[in-house]
Amino acid sequence: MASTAPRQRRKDARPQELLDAALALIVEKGFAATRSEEVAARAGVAKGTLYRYYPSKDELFKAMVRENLSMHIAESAAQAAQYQGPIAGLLQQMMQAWWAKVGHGNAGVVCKIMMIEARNFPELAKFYVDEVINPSKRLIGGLIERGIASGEFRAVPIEATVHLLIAPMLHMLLHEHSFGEHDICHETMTAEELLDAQMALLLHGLLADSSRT
Amino acid sequence: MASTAPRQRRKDARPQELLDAALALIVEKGFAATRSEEVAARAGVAKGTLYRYYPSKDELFKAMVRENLSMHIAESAAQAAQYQGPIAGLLQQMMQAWWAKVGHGNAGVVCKIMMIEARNFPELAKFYVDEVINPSKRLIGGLIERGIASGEFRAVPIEATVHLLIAPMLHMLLHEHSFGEHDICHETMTAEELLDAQMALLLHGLLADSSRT
Amino acid sequence: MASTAPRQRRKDARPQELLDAALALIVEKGFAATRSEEVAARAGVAKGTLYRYYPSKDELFKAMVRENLSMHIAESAAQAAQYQGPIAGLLQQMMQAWWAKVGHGNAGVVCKIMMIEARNFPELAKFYVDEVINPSKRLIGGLIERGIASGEFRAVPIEATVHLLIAPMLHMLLHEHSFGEHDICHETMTAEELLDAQMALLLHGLLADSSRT
Amino acid sequence: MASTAPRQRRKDARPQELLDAALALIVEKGFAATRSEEVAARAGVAKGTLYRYYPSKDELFKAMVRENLSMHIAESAAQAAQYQGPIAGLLQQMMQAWWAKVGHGNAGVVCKIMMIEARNFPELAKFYVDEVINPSKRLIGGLIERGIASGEFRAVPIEATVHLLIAPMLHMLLHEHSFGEHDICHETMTAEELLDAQMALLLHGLLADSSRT
DNA sequence: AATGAATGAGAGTTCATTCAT
DNA sequence: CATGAATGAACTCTCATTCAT
Repeated sequence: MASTAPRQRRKDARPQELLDAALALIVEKGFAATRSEEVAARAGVAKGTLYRYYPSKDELFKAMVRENLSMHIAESAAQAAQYQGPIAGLLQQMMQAWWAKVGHGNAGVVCKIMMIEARNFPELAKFYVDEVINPSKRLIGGLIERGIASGEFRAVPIEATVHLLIAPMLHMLLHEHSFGEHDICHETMTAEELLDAQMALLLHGLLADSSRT
Repeated sequence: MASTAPRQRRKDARPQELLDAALALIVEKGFAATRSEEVAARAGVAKGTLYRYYPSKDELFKAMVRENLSMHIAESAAQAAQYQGPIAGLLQQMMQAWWAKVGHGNAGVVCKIMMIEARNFPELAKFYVDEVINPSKRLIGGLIERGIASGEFRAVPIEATVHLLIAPMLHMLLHEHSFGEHDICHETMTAEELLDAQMALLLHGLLADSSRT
Repeated sequence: MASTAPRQRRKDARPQELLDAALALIVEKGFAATRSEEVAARAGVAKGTLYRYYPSKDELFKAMVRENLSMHIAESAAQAAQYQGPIAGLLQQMMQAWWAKVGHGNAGVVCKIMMIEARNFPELAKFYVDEVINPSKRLIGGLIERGIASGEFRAVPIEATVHLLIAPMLHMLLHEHSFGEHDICHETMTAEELLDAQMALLLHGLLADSSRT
Repeated sequence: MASTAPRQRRKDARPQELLDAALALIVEKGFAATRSEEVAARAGVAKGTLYRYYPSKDELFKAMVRENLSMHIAESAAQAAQYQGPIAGLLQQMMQAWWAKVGHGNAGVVCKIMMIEARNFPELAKFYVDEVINPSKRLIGGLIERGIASGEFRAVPIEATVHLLIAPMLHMLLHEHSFGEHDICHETMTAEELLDAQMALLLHGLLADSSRT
């Protein structure tokens, strides 16, 4: 009968609130410059309470990364299976979907944080590479292989092409987070414009003349 | 006659030695996790000696970044003027030259460090954007404009295309530094292969069929 | 019911305990030679605890001075209003009361500390001058003026006479604190004897002969 | 023949130059806040040179105090013998002479420094008490005794009266050095005015009525 | 003898972590 | 459980002192 009391509900939500607070502050200032007490304060609890949920600052960080990535991975896996139709359009859909999900939100900034902290948290980096980077590459690489096999694409090198597809989006993400604020660097182009340009360029090439060597 | 004494000779080399030590350690572990004393030790001097040359850890960091970027800027400016011939080839040359210079060496890792520390050192970030990022973009953007004006290229959007050219190289740099070691992620592709694929893709597009929409 | 827990009780007393420890040590060795950790240790807490209450050694010092002076000022103001009767007796009462309160206790040593550290803490010195020195001078100066106006005293110069009244007491204070210990200088005279002699001398003069010029 | 060369003359003056530099800086900022290097710089030599003349900062300090006091002592002893005539006038002369010599100049500030540092340099304090304070007291005390013996003075307590004579001058010295600068406390009275008032007060007393008990 | 580069013990301050309440 | 007072290891920076030149 007794439905979960507010106190209980509050407690159940604690871990996620702490993780969110940690993410926000670590994105803002970096892992080292983020004080445990700040994280707790932002989550609305006292310093000591944090340690009832995570045994150390490092573990809090790892949990935060894992949690955010896990959600991302689960969603992505579900979506990846759905794509149908010609590969070129599929690629475009996927890129747009990726940006919509990652470009604005937690998963995106976690990518940046992983890049920054990879060397300080090797196990975490391995997890990230195994669970996020490599699966993504395999997914896109598989599409390109299908495109080549079907004759839709030229016989481009898989790995390099995957990299060329991924890098611009990721780089935009990092760049915006690093330089986008405080009047340092106003990027006038939107992500959508970049994506369109990328697809157009990939499909049609840069040259005006369409003759091939 | 009086040849420079060893003491003096060492003194002259100190700033650079300290800067190099700082760079190596900061790349390795990040700015916050790098202790002043470690920097000094790696440069072969005692803790206090560092402070004879740089008044604080922050100033040491800034000097290290500025010094490495300055060299890079000077060299790049000198090279940029020399390019001749058809734009497509020119672009390729430039990209290859950039990688040769930046891909392996200090300038490259400084790019990564700047990305990471931009929010903690806003003036430095501004300097980096003004002196490195924007000039680079202007250089490449100018080439593309020339290519379009001469009819060599299609009328692609400049900013996005510049981004698409730059991002893969930079991303590779960051990725290698973050995940390339400790068995985390063996990138099987070399930068040269990536560059070749990038140029081929840009010039010819991805599609097997050459008909244009 | 919930009586204040020991932890809480200690917390409430901490600031005063730290201030007392700081006073004792600074009197003993001077501000510069007193280490934060010593202050903490004398107050029975660890180094870090001090910084929960005062954000720096300087602020601890200022708080200590202000706190001790504030108490002194409040008490003095209350007493000053009470004096009644002939001025000569009044002066004597005041001097005796001042010594009883300041001569042995915190307020007195704070006078010494202020003298020593005035140049290193100008704002504090200004506070001390405004809140302690000048009010004291005004109080005594006012009494002397009243004595002159009523015909009780000769027309002596106010400022100089105030100084002549104050200086011996203060000097005794300083002297005792600086040289009174470690067998350096045994002052055989007590403050009470000094005060009596001072009043006798002031009232009757030094000369045996009573003829005036 | 070869009269002392400039180099030699320079070297002979070094100790005194270093002592003077030390005095000036220690008066300005206190012993602890005065860096050895500053002393050397002010004396026009390099840091290391200071250590060729004084083996440590402490020893430099002691030498500085001893040197300044020695000069003072020698001069004072010479002058003390010369006084002749009625004691009252003699006392006045001595006080004026003391102020003229000590009030402006090194000996005066050394008094302040000794007060401040007495507890950190006990041997030095002992030296100061034995060689400066006690002789001065004996000198003045002797005069007062002579005045009493000759019937010129009333039978005042010697020690207290000596203190009452000395304290106002010394206090003025200390006060000016501590609060006289930076708009903290403008003393409007000059030392001469104070001295005059002191002598008048001592000789004639404060009371308008000349009747004696 | 003079120099000033180098040293390293030591001081102030921070903050992750613990634990009495 | 939650709290936040207390802790002390760790870190930055200073400066008296040394010693190769």
